[in-house]
Amino acid sequence: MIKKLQTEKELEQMARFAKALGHPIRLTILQHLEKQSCCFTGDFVDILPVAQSTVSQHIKELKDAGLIQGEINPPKVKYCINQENWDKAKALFCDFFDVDFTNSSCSI
Amino acid sequence: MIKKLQTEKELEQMARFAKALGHPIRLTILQHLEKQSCCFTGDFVDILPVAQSTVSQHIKELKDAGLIQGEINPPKVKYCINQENWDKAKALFCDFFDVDFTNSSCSI
DNA sequence: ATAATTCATCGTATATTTGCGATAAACTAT
DNA sequence: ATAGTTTATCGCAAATATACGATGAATTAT
Repeated sequence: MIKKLQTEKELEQMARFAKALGHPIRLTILQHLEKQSCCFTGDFVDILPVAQSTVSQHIKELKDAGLIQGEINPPKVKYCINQENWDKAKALFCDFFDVDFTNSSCSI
Repeated sequence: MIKKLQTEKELEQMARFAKALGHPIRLTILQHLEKQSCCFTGDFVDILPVAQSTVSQHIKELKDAGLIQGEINPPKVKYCINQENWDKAKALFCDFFDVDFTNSSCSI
């Protein structure tokens, strides 16, 4: 397998993803979304040991990084993984770590 | 393939790694170390568009995160990937993204 | 209409990150 | 000894991140 070099743009995109992944609370949120398709903000507030406003802020950062997306479902908001960017992130990290992900298991 | 859930400790370790990866300069440094076994600090200073002290600081962060290690080679310092922790990071990210890395290409 | 629920945003405080120039430390070469 | 090379660290400034309580916005239930 030939290691594919990442361009500067790709490294910047990956850094943005990595930064978003760089906090335990945000990783926990993502892990829950990976397990069970979608969650409401309140679900995370129940689990996480921080205030509701703090959870909301972490959600916002994941949303800004493009890793999740929200769907308003009054009075709740349902969050899901943004599959397109999630796959992009997966590809960037796999490239970076020199992992062949083309044959990896598909979650569908 | 069954998705392996990551423990809180693992998520914290992964967050520390991700945080270290969350800057383009640090990704560039790591990519260079991946390509060519080892580098001196000066090699990075030549490439990167920031001051020497800034490069040194980014190197320190990668070292603190355990992703690289330095070997004093007076008056220079030679840096290499810390393979043990690199593999640990690779495993954590692959688990997180649900990628099967057990059969991935080995760089040796 | 009023109250309750859910969530984002604001304002604030504190901590961390980022970047720089200047300086110090360690060693080599002259 | 003196000067040069390489790198880390210090001190500083500015920006960003983290966390909280309070408040506001949107909607549902009474």
